[in-house]
Amino acid sequence: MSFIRCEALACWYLRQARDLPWRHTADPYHIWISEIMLQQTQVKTVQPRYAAWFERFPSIASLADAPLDDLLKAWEGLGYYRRARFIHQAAMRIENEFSGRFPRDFDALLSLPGIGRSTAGAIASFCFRQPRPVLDGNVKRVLRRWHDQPEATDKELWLLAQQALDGAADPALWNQAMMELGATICGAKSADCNSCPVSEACISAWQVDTAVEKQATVAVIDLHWQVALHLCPQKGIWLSQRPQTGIWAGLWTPPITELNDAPAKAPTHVHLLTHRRLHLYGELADGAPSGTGQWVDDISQLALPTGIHRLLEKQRSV
DNA sequence: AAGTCGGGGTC
DNA sequence: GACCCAGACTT
Repeated sequence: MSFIRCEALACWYLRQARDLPWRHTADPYHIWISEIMLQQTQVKTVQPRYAAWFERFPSIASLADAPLDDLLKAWEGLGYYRRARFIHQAAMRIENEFSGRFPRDFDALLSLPGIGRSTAGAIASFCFRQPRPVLDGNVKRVLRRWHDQPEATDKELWLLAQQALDGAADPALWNQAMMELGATICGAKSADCNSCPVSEACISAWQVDTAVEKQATVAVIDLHWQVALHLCPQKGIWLSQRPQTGIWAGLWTPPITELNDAPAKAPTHVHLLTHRRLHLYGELADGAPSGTGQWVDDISQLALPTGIHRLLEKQRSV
């Protein structure tokens, strides 16, 4: 049965997979960056940023040599900025420990910051044709439905993923096809079983609509941040760097003071994160700014979080 | 096993 | 609004 599934799925993939830029290469540097960008980030969001990245950083060496701020700037708007920090650290390790050549060994891949088991599986299979599975949100959903195990744990899913891969002739093609199936046919909110190439082998087929998807409800916590706007016609705006941990780690913002209670006035801008609701109160500040920071004439040169960009837009329009 | 970490697409 | 997305890392 496994063989039949492989043939049908591979055939379907080759016939009508989406044409995505990172599917035209097996170069580890390109695959690596695409996989990091795609972590918890939709294909449509990554697509326009993929080519731009390599124009700015044509090689791993150019990453290792660049200041972290340059990587953060290139990452602006992608979110999860820790990923850019990990890329920088990994690039330096590849240069220093692996003589600038991307490691092929699976455990060596796993040892690089930002590369977990699934991303390592993607690189190992796409670049080096090793039989390592990918287990992202798409593949997890497909496997849960395929085996009708909506409550399967990660450990169980990794086992199912490896078993399925072991029956495939081409690990890279199999991994791509599984993700493609989850992204286009076997969606989280919609399952088009009529179009599915492997519905006959799927235990959940035709009843996915009634299957209850377990979804963890995330508590959203309100935060109230006062944003001090020191504006100077000559010198620009005063920015300081966020701490290296926490929200917007390492990014540049006007000085932020966390308020214990919601002020009486309405926030200038409300910025939503996955589990935080940031109420931002722009406050025009007089006098010399205190603390460490710098006057910035052109904010397009530094990495600012999206929420701060929005705040400044609104503040200017007032 | 649960919590932390962004931002945008999509319905 | 709510939910989800080619997850990794820390505790």
